[in-house]
Amino acid sequence: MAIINCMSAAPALAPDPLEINGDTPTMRLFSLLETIAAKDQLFSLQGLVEETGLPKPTLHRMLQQLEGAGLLQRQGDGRHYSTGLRLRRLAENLLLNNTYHGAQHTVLRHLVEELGESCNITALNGSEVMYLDRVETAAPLRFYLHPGSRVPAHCSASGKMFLSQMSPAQRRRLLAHAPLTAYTPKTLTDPDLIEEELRQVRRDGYALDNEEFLPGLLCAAVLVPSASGRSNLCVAVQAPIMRLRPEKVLQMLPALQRAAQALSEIESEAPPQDRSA
Amino acid sequence: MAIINCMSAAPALAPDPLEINGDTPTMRLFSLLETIAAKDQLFSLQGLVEETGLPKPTLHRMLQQLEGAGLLQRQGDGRHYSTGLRLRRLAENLLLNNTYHGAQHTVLRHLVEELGESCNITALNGSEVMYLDRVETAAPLRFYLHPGSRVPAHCSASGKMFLSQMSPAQRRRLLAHAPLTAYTPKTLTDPDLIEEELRQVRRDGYALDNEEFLPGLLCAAVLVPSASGRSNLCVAVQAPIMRLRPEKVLQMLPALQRAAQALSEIESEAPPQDRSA
DNA sequence: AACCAATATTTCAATATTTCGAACGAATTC
DNA sequence: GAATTCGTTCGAAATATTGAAATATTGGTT
Repeated sequence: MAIINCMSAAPALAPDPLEINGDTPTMRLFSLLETIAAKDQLFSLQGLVEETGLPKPTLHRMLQQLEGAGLLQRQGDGRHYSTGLRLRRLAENLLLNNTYHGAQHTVLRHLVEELGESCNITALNGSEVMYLDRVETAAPLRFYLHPGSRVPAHCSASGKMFLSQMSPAQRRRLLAHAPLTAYTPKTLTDPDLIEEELRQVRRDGYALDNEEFLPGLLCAAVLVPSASGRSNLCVAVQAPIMRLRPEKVLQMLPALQRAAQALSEIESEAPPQDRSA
Repeated sequence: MAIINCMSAAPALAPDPLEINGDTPTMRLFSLLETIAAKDQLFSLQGLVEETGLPKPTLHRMLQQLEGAGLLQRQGDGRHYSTGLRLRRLAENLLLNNTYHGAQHTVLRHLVEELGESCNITALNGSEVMYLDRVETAAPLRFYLHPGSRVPAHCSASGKMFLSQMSPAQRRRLLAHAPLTAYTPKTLTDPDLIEEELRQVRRDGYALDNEEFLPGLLCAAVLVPSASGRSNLCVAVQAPIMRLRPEKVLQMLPALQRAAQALSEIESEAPPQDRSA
């Protein structure tokens, strides 16, 4: 079972076995587009064959499809491709309309500036907590957990926040799906102890993860308030325990709450689509 | 003087017959992404069903696939989606890597030659302005800002251009929660003053940054016109104020506009369509 | 002009995926 | 608590993808 399930592939390995992953043809094509987007030069069919290891006819068909759709453009010589108008439009539009995440990120950045430690925005995804966005501290010693990572709910601060506001039935259902692995000696794995902890969390309005997932990592989370009562967004601060003692993290709570409030406002300002008929 | 006044209001409510075209499943998915990229709001399955006319199970599967791949993110309430990290990364990479070679860079180089000062191409990314490409002046005194770096929107010439063409709601989302830091004594931090400035920018078709971000740095930007009305590309010139007085920068506007026009033409230079069924 | 090597393209049958009507579930509203 | 709305699952038919092998094109060399 995966401990940290990172969905964004780390390019890292330059050599050759560049993976075009994806379980569906469509996702394979997207992977290809990502490979292409990472290039700052023109590319040819043969070049991609060598880089990706895909069979040439397959790649040929993919490129043909992309070109036909205007996503890629063939250069004058007929052998080299570059990104097409349509793809660039998509990218431009996407970033231009991304005001929602832009605002979110701003709040997060501001929070990190204020606290001096890495912070992230999390959401519950299935039975795991997913990092939606993250801003790193400037301090040299830090945990590197990038956006897209997932961590178990029962031993993360955000996870506890989410669990604490659920009905007992929901909570049971969710915890039943996830084995209560003991990642460190401090991980709570006894359902009764977890229940007790959650009661406390509910009372206090914040949750801690005191080295329960990664040794040396302390983390505090609060919910982003939501109009509907139940929220599925958290803001959290996390830092090495050598720098952030549990006492000190309590002093950060007001700032966290303020950020949560700001995020909540952003949320409610991005009305979920017009209810037209 | 040529005034480029790109001021298109929100795309209104698309009645219904929005087409998700494409001859292959992949292209249908891609069309869907384009629909999504054009939104600045969260969206739901049902909303997309109404907007696109696709059968609900089909759309459900598509969204599921995209979410699973990290291209979309589900919001806390579980019913709304937004763009995912992976998609935003793709867009960012695409724009960053695209300009560095080829015709756009050439235009930029010519512009620098003509003006004698450093110029760059920028795009809005989230709440910040991102430098896509840059050509330095030969003069020894210069600011070093390399491609990929980011600057705040509210105190940069390009940022003002982008803000000026947004709907009030979008603009508020970006500015309301931003710290509006005063980087220099000249930085505008009062929302009302910024609004006033943006009105002026909209009227004039260009924006200035007169030492609002870095002391001693003067900068002017114009939009690269786009067929869609709203553009996510700017060309800007920047120089030390000792060399470039505000009066002199006005004389550079025609050249900037010409460059913007040239970039626009490159941008829309569509490949010969080979349509065959 | 003929040759060669490198690259691009087509073919096609096996395999895998997509499609969407219909039915079911979950949550919310009245 | 019935009605409504939206999300989700099922599954058989329709459709698309895959990649080895074969063929075509290109550019360079003798």
